[in-house]
Amino acid sequence: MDATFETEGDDGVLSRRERQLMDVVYRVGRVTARRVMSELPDAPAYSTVRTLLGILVRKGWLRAEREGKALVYEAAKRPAVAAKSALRRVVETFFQGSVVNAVSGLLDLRGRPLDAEEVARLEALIAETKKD
Amino acid sequence: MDATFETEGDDGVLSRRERQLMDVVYRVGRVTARRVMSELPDAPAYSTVRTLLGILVRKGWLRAEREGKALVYEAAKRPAVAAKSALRRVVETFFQGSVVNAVSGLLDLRGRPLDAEEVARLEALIAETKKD
DNA sequence: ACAGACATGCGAAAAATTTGACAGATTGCT
DNA sequence: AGCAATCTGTCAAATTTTTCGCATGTCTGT
Repeated sequence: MDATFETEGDDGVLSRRERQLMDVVYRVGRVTARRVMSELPDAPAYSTVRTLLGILVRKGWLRAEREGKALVYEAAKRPAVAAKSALRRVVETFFQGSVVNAVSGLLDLRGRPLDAEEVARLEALIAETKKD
Repeated sequence: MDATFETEGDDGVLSRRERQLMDVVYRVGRVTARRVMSELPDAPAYSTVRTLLGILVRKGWLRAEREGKALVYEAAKRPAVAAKSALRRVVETFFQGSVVNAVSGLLDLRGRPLDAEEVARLEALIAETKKD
């Protein structure tokens, strides 16, 4: 029915650097080349970052927009969609497709127990999926 | 104080194909080169897969073990650890580090509501983290 | 013991990624 | 307007990844 209009050659799988950049974009939101570079632990040259950003745009992962002197980039797909697909991959790969198992893994992630508010939110979420 | 004894040149970040192979290994468990190849949607030649597998071993991501005629590979790090780190990345990147938000995303993933048993398991998990 | 089927190890070509430099634009300031 | 600072675009070189063929080794069944 509804389909996310895939504009073009959208390589399903990104290269190492490309993924690294995309992660920054997803984490930070709107970014300039400069910002991306500063966010990278093992940043390459400024030129390089710009080239990569350009590639990502051409591949349809990013959208660029002029803002004053510089270009500002942001994810082309809504972050929620990207998040979903990232989660899906993790669930498939590590949890045999079981969402519940994945939740378990997620909860294990934190050292400390959940505080009251967090528990409440979780309960609410569960309740919601039930009546959905 | 305590540090995970990094044996050696363990490149923190894998290349595109390398990650693809590791995903198969994590998903399937113990694999032969043949099996990995059959599991890849866009599989390259058998030789290629073997080469990559070899590289992954040299980099410390896989452990190879002779079994009859063939070598059988499996993840060097316990899958649980790898799962944890994969989850952590997703949480950091897409959910601002909020585990609860991530759980929410996870639950959104499934079209249908949770069945009774799943709900029960989730409740149990929550209860557990509370008293932990 | 021999043939057939399938595995491994190695090495090097082919393809893709990553990098940096250079030549204009554009903006802000004096 | 003129100058300095900062950006973008493009392109070819350097480096890594990815690919596959070939020689050789190991089982299995006859």
